Amino acid sequence: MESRCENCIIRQFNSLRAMSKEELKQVSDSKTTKTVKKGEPIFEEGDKLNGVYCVRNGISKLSKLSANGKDQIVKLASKGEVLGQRSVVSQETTNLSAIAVNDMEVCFIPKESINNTLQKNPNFTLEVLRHMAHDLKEADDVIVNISQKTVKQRMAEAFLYLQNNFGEDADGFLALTLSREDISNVVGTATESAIRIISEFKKMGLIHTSGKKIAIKDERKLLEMVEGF
Amino acid sequence: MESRCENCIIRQFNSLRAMSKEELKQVSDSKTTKTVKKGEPIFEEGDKLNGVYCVRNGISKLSKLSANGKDQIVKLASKGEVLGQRSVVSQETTNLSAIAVNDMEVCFIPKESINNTLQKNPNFTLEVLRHMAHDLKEADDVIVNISQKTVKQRMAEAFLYLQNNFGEDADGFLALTLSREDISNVVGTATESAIRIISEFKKMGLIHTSGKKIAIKDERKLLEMVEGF
DNA sequence: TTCAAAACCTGACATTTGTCATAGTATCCC
DNA sequence: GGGATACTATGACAAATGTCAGGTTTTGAA
Repeated sequence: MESRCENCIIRQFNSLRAMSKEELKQVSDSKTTKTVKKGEPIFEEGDKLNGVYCVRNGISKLSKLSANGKDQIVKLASKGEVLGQRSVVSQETTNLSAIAVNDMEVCFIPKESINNTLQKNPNFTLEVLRHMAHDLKEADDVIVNISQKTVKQRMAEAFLYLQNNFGEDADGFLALTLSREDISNVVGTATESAIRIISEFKKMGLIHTSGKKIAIKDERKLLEMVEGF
Repeated sequence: MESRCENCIIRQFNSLRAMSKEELKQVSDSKTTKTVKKGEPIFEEGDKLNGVYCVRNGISKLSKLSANGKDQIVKLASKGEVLGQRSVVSQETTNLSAIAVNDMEVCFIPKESINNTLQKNPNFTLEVLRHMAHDLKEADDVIVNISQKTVKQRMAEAFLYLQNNFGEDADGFLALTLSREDISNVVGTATESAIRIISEFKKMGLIHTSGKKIAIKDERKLLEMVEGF
């Protein structure tokens, strides 16, 4: 189960690819691998992180608790993504919780290895910077979406997002199955509203469902809905 | 009016302080200063930026146009902030427009100077990274606020934000005077709703106004309102 | 397998928020 | 200084969304 970072395919997807052989070796020697069961936290809002987590398998939701007790899911992270980077870089406690949506396998990399490389290898730092720039752009998009689109439009968008980013299973259902509550927390609405809109989309023939699994039937109409008819 | 970056106080507030003497000299030699009148754009959504803009004076709103034709203001930038960093770093077109809220003076720094330093000076890169990490955290907070708080709560929060970040003038009015429309675009609501809530806050004795100027009368109650009573 | 807990779903209703219409007020430019 | 233009303000109404309450179904653990 333990393996060397140097040989890890996952690395190709994230900033770690900019590390030198020696740096990778050091990371590999200091990393630990652990499994996280569905529903369990990798870390929680307010934690002081001693390193970052590289996702090898499974999906994690990054969320933030609001005053009224509801979670807002800010991002869904899958294979290859590095969690906790922001916190380690800025040396602050995390502003987000990371909770496993399904069973996960993650590598913990102590912050010393990261900070060391950040100070010495400009290519690595630049790579991390580019990733963060990308995340920031996405966050801006989310802000505009939430504030300017209706719940119905955001629901449609969420389904398309899930399809584009996590694909479909053999039967055409979205490969990532979220609870209705999680869906509502991605979209930023009440669970009941999310459920109601799912029903409505079914009646309109845009999607169909089987248990909590959802399949997209009419992608074009969903797209039109996102744009506002 | 033109002056050397090496002597510029503004620099102390942003990532440029991590530059070496030689790098600063190069920046200073290649930079140009320009004034931007109230309401004019520094750059617009979709532009390909050839450099970054360092704010010397005035305030700029960073906004994004939504499908329904309304702007969402994502950030207000003042003296010392560097605009366009994200875009230059990720080598993509900007996702935001920067428009002057009042008369401004900005320095344009060609991207070559920046990229050059990014590749050679890890301290500078790390400094930029830290700034971006901070912006990302703020963006996450905005997402949660917009999706979980009522318009009234967000309005209260906006006034407190304006007070904390831009201060008050001699008469106790918020130093940064925004139009009602700009306020509604910060909060993410209809202009009419923003105006209505301003009227309501006045009746409740939380604020008072004079023309478009707004003064906070009862900070504590505003804070309670943000938290949800 | 069974039973309790959790998740899903729907209806009824209240509240919030947006939209449209219209009028007053400030501001800018000639 | 005056008129066009943009901004502020308010009412009336419709639409969107949240809340509460009650059911049904699914899930998971004993």
